[in-house]
Amino acid sequence: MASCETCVVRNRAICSALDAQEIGALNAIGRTRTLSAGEALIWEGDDSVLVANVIDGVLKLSTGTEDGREQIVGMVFSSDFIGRPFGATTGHGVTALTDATVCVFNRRDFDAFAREHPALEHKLLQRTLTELDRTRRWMLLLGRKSASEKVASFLLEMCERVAAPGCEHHVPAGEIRLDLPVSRQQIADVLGLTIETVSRQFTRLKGEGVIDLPSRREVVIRSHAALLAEAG
Amino acid sequence: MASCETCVVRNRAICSALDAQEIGALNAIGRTRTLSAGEALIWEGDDSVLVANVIDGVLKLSTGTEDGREQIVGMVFSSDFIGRPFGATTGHGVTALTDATVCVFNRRDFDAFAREHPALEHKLLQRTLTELDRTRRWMLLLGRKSASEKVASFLLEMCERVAAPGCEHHVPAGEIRLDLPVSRQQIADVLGLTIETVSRQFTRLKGEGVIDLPSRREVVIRSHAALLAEAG
DNA sequence: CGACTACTTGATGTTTATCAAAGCAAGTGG
DNA sequence: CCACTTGCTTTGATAAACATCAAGTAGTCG
Repeated sequence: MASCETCVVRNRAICSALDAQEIGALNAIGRTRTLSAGEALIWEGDDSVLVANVIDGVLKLSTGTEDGREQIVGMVFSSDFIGRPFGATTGHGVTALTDATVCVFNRRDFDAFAREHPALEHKLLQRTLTELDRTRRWMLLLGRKSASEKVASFLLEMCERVAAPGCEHHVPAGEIRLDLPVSRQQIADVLGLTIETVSRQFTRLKGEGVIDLPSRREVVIRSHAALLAEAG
Repeated sequence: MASCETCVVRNRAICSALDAQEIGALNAIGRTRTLSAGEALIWEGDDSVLVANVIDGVLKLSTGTEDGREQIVGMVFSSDFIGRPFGATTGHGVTALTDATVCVFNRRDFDAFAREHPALEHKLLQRTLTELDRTRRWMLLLGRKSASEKVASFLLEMCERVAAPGCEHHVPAGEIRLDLPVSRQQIADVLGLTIETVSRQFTRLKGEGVIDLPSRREVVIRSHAALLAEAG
């Protein structure tokens, strides 16, 4: 079993608030778990029994209506936190988009640990506030943007979070190659569109030379500026 | 100037985490401020210079695109917290929907105070987590629901937050009378619709006997069940 | 009373969803 | 190695939902 001392996200995850001894204590209540692409970690409406840190991979947070419509409400990446501490139920499901490794904790154990370590709670608060800001910005996209603006915004978001994770506002010059962690259907579920509309927007952008599509899961951004202009 | 000891939201706001002495210290760095309906407290993109507790009234959180489209990303009520602690900028504007009274703090003062009072940070974390859950549920509405589902969901949300604040899951029997704190345009901005579509849905629901509209800002819910069925 | 604002209603247009079919890459078994 | 299946994606035709444009109506406030 892996230990915190050697953890690759040790310095970026909320654990960075802790010293060596505290990390040891946290290590004692957590365990790593691997997930295959498509595998669920938490189901929507479940009792909140576990929380986790993402060590590697990408996962989606999603809710749906009874008749099967789905909305992806968030994507979590390496070093992000998952789950609902201090609460009874989880409002959304958590499913691996790629093969993933996570560090899971029993929620009650984690709650107790967090309450004894204000520095950890502070980190968690900062993260939650940032996530709330991001989520609210996404509401503008869902409520007010057109299909073309949505797709352009999505690609820009992927640039930041997949291609250049960490360094928030650095935009690499020239072409940017992305490996999408999501299918067309999942992109549609993020943007509140249908798969057909997403596909048509991709083909149009390719036709206009803004992007290239070497394969289904790859995108090359040929003109970051054009995407920015189109994102609204 | 009002003091915390006599504050009406004293036991529901995040201040409830503090004892009498701490309340005194917090009182020293805050001041009350009144806002008229329509008046802005924070502008989108502003440096995060202040945070606040809502004492009375309703305020909206909103973002917009450059070409003037607006999306309301949240509504805050009595005892709710406003602003972005521990961060440089505010991602959305805050504007009073009704006349309102808020208890404002310089953000840096508040940050420093919060860091010294883990119980306060804990309350704030709980609130932020709850708000994130609510916001994510709203994304399902924005991305996947039809106009009729959106309007029905909106009315149900108003039931919970205006008519029966606090007692989460109690649904009063019989008819429920609501005073909407928002105009038709603002409802449209919450739901990602146009004012005309909202108006048509209201008229239809009235025609079907599900609601009654005694005046522009009043709604009577005649059939809570029908709304639930329509909300999706 | 008259101007103003907010809302409603109607006619028309655009966008995006839906339905249907075909294309394409990757894998499977013969 | 090739035919065949399978799952995802693209493309096309059509329909529905909602937006837009344009009056018209009803409260509200001086």
